[in-house]
Amino acid sequence: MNIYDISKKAGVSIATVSRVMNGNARVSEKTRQKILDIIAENDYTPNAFARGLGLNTMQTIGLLCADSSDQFFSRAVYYLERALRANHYDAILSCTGPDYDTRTEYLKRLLAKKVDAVILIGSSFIEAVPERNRYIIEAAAEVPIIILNGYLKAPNVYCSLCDDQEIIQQAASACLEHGRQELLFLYRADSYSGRRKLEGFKEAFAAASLPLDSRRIVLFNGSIPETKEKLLSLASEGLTFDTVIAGDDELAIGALKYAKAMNFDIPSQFAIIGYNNSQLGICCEPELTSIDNQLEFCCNNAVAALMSVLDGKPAPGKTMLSANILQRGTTDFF
Amino acid sequence: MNIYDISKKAGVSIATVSRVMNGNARVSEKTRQKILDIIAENDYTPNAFARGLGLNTMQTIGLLCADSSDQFFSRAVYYLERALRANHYDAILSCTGPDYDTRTEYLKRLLAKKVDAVILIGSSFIEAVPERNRYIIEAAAEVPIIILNGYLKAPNVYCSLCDDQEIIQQAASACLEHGRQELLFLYRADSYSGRRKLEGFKEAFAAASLPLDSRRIVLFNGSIPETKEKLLSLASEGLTFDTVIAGDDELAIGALKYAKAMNFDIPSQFAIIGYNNSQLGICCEPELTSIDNQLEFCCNNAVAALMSVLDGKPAPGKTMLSANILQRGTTDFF
DNA sequence: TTGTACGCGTTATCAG
DNA sequence: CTGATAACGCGTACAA
Repeated sequence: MNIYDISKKAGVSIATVSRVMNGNARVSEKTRQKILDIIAENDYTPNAFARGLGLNTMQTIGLLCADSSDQFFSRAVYYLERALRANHYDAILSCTGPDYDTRTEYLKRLLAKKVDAVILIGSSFIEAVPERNRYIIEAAAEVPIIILNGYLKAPNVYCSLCDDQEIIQQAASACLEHGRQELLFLYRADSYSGRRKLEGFKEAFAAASLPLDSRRIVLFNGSIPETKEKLLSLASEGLTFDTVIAGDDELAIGALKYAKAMNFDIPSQFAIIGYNNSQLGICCEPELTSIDNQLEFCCNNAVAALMSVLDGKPAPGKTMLSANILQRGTTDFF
Repeated sequence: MNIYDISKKAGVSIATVSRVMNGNARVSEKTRQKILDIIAENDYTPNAFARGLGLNTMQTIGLLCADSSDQFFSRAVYYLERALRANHYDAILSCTGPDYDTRTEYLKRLLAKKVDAVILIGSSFIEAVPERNRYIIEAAAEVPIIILNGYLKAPNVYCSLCDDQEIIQQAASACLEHGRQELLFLYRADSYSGRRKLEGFKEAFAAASLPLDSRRIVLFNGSIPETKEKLLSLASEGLTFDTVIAGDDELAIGALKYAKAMNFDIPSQFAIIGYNNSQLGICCEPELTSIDNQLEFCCNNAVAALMSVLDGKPAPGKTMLSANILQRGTTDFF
């Protein structure tokens, strides 16, 4: 059942049928109703591929993400998909894993599929070496690229992110002010947001004119039990710390398990601050003080900017949201 | 840059270029290399829409899911997307929320986009009233439908699921055998798997010739703190229970919070069994005994069946996997 | 081994 | 208000 069949049944030309389908041009109410009836009777649906060929779009956005099973990413995917759908776009999901080559390959694959834009979910896409971000800039020559929680200044690249640096600086400063100077900063990856969080941590020490032992900065990519072990081994090496500021809630839970293994009282003897305000943080006891990075706002902003761009209108290259600290049981301040 | 441009530059016809692109027909090595070079030089990529129109497929599978931010669903999406991609299919994700009408609408939307098949993630798609499953059967008239963790017997519908009933029956029987008779079965939804789990629970009592008070069966769809409150209120109404068998880990954590609020010793005074073996279960203290429903196998099976069907080969309408109980700190047996 | 010509289903343009 | 016709770009019989 195609547009020719419908036009034949209605005794009109395909042009008229098309006009009725797209509702823009003026058609006499009589023929309009007749065509509508015939369309309904035969439940005719325009062929999406032919439509795509003609319009050069199938209203599809590519979602590129390292690991959609991750607590944080899966929420991002959820919010993004919902916002896109509300704007009549479909989302093609593509998970790359941690590999650089896979990332570039899958991005190309999305472009080959002629998506209208690509959203990069997660700051792991932005590396410290500019050269390694070039594939993103090249992709931006073809379609708009949206980056969630990362920043890259380039034409046709639009970033929506949370001010990780400021909030970690605030959190660390608060710790220092409350007499907790033996801080440990635990983060998972040398990603854009990882680097920003680290900067915030360093800033807090600089602002307080306190020296910062580099052993207090720990880059560690492990599971909850592995994190616990890691901290146990750091402690046994003689490093003393009474507070952990973590780059995500999973690491924070690992720190919590460590504190319990050491029989520390939480939060009086040992404090923990997580990141992402994930569901993990309310599973443990005491519940996790965690930083809420306003993910839903961030996603909605990203899609709003994208829609503007796709509409030929301008959009800010960078939208930065401030984060909040959610105090629960693993700290006694904020 | 289209196939005509390439053919012109190479001094051949578009047919030859097409043959080289698709690698099937026989082309002389000389012209083949020449065309390949020109393609590489101009980095020509066939127009996906035109290709779709000609072949009537764009190698895309629709993923329909109630809520991709859910722990369980997001893992399913991850495994499915990975398996599909390995078979050169892309995944369009579509989250419906809990609404029936939205489900039917979004399914239609996927079909209108001419996906090659649709995978329904989660048993909430299968309702108890057959009439309300008809939209699935109708969709199956157009493309293969795969159901993950649900079962519907119909042509062109293929189901991959875990034997929820058997494992809950085993778990409940083990509890009864260990002298724990004051069981509470807590489940979230009257979905296919919810009903199957409930059956397993009932079976255990029947097998042990024990009476089952219907108050011990609790259908409750709430968050962790809400679940805790719900159990507190049940206890205050006089219902006694020393064991909770939960339909998912979130409910189980709620039960754990309840037990802690009551100052019960876990597991001696109060035992808990979760479901899904999610990350939530290793965040709490003690860690959750949970049922592992082999989600990764389930997803891989689903995709394998789908690939077979798309290849014109037969596939089983139902593939059932047995689950395992993972003993951790909230029980002292298994 | 290679080329020609048509079909796929839609939208857009221009003429009436 | 309506119709005829040309793109859109690719795949593929069929012919050479």
